Amino acid sequence: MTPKLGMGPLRREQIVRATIRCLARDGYAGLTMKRVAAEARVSQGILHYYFRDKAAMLAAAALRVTADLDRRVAAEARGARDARARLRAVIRACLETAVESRDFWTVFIEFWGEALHDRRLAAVNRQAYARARRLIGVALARGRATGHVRRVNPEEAAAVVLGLLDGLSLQLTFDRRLMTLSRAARLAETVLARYLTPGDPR
Amino acid sequence: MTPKLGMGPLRREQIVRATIRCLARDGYAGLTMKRVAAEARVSQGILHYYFRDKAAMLAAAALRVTADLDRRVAAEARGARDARARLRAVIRACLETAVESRDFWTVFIEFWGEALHDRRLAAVNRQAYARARRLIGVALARGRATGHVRRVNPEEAAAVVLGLLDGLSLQLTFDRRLMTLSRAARLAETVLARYLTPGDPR
DNA sequence: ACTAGATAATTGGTCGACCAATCAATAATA
DNA sequence: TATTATTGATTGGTCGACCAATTATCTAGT
Repeated sequence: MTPKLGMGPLRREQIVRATIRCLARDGYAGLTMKRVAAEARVSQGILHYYFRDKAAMLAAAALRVTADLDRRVAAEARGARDARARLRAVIRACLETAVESRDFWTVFIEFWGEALHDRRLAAVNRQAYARARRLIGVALARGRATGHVRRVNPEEAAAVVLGLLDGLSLQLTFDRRLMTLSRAARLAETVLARYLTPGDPR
Repeated sequence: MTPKLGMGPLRREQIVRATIRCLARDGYAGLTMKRVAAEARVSQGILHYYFRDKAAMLAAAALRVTADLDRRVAAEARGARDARARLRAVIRACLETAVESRDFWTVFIEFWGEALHDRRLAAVNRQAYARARRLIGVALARGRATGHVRRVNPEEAAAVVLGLLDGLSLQLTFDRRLMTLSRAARLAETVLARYLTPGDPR
């Protein structure tokens, strides 16, 4: 290829994107430097020029995916005016990502598996969850301020939102016939509205 | 070792258990026939005597884990008398498993990653989810019959229960400081009670 | 009871394929 | 010319699968 100065960050990004595609296609067990190099249309050697080793590449891929999801969720939530609309935006952004760009969610799942056995990856994972909890927590706090959300521990409520979205996204990823985007979104909205709306239904 | 006739099923089980332990310890990427053989205290060759290939071993491990979880959930749910108690029993059984025998949930996560790229494993996964949905659906249907559960689509409600339990179990697996068993159980019970109890909280 | 196959269970080693990482050499830019 | 970027070949090692040989157990005939 034609090396150009200042290409560093671009090449790196190119390799990370290729890693994500390979990971989605073949899984971590089938992820090889050769395949990533072929997918990125570069030589094998250069992968180790930009990344110390394979695990570093996986971590970069995970960081990129979580950052993209964050950006997408934040962008959709920005347009919403009240707490309920904001929550709905978060729900739709997460679930849409799980359906439309299946790669993302596939990478997440592969990544979880490795994060259980690699400290670096585990740290990345914890950070991603913490950021998501914070993002959701802010939305909930605003809702509580305007009286649309009942008095709940924001941290716990964020964990509930996150957990439900994770679980539904898994179902969306594994069996798209049984679980559709519209159904998942409707369910999530109903469950969370009932959980968060003031008043005791019992 | 000393081969004995009728040892077949025992050896097989022994290998499956060793596979589960190895999977929990090293992940699928680090799962090798050599390690499983060492863990099971048998020779490498015999693994291929009982299983066609590595994927078959993984599938057997996944089947064993799901069956164990099923049995455990069913056992705890049997003691409950009304719908609410039954739901609570299911919640506790699932979440306790996620905490106590971490191996189980680890195997699930590793398994998901591979199931995304292997048809056989994907089929096993679908079956497991279908069985879980059915089990939960039955509990919900009984609750509806006695008027303790509002009118909801049982299939959808089961998906919600399953999704929430999956999501909370993930959090329990990844960060036991932030999410504890008692907190997860309390959250799940609150959310699901509000979702399923008759009456409109809005 | 004893033994001679037949069968089931198990071993240890072999083999080709493939992998991650390294490196000397080279090309492009500053 | 010095630095950065990139290549392609090499290397040492490991992996999954396969297989010939061996041992244990069962069965039937005597």
